[in-house]
Amino acid sequence: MTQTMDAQSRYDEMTESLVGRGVFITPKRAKLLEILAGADSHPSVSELHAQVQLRYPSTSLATVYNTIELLKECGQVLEMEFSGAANRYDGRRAAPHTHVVCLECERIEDADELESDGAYASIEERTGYDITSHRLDYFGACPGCQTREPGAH
Amino acid sequence: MTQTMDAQSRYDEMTESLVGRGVFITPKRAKLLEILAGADSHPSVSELHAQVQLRYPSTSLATVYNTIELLKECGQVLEMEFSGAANRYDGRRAAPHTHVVCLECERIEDADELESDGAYASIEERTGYDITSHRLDYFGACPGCQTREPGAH
DNA sequence: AGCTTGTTTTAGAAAGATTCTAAGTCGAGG
DNA sequence: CCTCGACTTAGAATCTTTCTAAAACAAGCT
Repeated sequence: MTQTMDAQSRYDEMTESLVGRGVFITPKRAKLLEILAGADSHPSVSELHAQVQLRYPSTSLATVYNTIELLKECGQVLEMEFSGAANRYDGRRAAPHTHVVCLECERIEDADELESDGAYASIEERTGYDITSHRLDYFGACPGCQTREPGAH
Repeated sequence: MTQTMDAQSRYDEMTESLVGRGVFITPKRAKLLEILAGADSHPSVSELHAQVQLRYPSTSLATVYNTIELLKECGQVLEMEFSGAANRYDGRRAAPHTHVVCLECERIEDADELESDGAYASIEERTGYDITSHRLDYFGACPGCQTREPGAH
């Protein structure tokens, strides 16, 4: 069973999850959820902000950060951290999964992988940590960038 | 064969690698390499800076960043990025490997793992990317933090 | 000794992303 | 028409990292 579902189902799931916490789904938030549920590009906050502004030009950055924070608390969005660049978000599959990250153009794509199911248990046993999440990214050059000059964005 | 080696060997390796690039090993840089080669705590830049300053009080942050940049170019240090917090560095094992990260106290420890050797090839075949690196972290609470109140650093 | 050259180092400014703050807006219900 | 609570906003503040221009330094040469 793949964890990828259609945009409508994801939108409904996100909405229910937020409403369940007593959060109101305002028009701006609805638009943001819609974008997150449908995007396969792992957008950054500023990309999301720009998208929402197409429909609601008065939207501030704080609203986007604020709503993403709520989604994170519900486990309804996956955040990928980068220190030099902006964080990237996956609203289609909120559970940790494998990505490939292009170091040239910053494209991020899914790369479904083995994810040996017993990994958490085996690491918990060995380290004593209580594991709640993981991050597994592969870095390199995407097909497009392999044929361009390095450094030429 | 484990890739962990004693501090002296790592120090020598780092030094040779830098000298091979025509870089001078100044006293401040030597001290930094010594700290990196011996630390098992995955220090941040500001921790490294503080350590170097114990011996050379006039050392600036820029020198630490600058030397770490050189080490990264030589593949002699592993950088772990975090958007909210400072980056963390592993000078003992510069090749990607598995860590456990405590979300409470930010402790980072090695967690040697399976790392199916054919993973790069299999992902390259499926995605068309040219994979040069990866990141695999598990997040959770370390033993010490599991017995303390959440949020109580 | 005194130059010369190139690298290293420094303090501070600048850049970016994220978080915080205080005030303003909005809408449902009474 | 009011009230209350949640939401939104602009801007300030914070933090890490990068950049910049000038000063310091070391080694080799005359």
